[in-house]
Amino acid sequence: MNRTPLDLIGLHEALLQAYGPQDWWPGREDPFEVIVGAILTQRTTWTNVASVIEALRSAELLTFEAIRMAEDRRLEDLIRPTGFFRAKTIKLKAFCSLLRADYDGDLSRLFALPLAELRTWLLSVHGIGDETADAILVYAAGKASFVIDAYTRRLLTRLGSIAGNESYQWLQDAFAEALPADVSLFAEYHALIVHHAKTHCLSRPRCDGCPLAYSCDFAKQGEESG
DNA sequence: AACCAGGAATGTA
DNA sequence: TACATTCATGGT
Repeated sequence: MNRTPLDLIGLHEALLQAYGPQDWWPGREDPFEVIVGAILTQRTTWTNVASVIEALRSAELLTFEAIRMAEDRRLEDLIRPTGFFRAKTIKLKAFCSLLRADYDGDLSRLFALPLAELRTWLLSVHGIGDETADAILVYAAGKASFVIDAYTRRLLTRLGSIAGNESYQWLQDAFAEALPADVSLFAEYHALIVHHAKTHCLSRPRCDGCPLAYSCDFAKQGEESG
């Protein structure tokens, strides 16, 4: 099948035209809160995470020291609505413990690292993989590291621009080469992709009035295998 | 009532 | 490297 060219600049323009600026990630003022949210939102809806964040705030558990010292059971009960609550308790504590061990709990010292080293450090934390690391880099640390998620892959696949089985690195490199390394741009672009996915057809078999120039009439099966 | 949600770790071949 | 399994609640 012939593929439409991978025009990542044009795609951003189309999304921005359709939806406008997103000003994403509520609570971005507090980097630590963003990190907690990034871990909790793994494979879960943001609405569940948002309520849990408020519960943690009320419990005064939105600092690395408080989470590090908290009883597992207490933390588990508070974050239960986000699912995988035992695993996520371990993940949150792993981050807080390593942050204290390596940087005395000082996020600004951690964020002072060059992008590549900071990303490597994040990936060394149990529970932080590629996507969570990049979300933290963009929305908490202010570094231009493009977030690739399932929506991004699905959208480009449906546009017919990629096969769908490309590696995370390959996709991230494609964005990095096509776009200027601008944090705000990366933050907005990823937000637009997620917004498009949630309001249109990336989570449905088809939809009407899709603002993007591709047909929403497709079969769910076979889309990922090119 | 199956199916999915702003993934990652672990184990197997 | 590539694929399967586990983790688990809440909304549709």
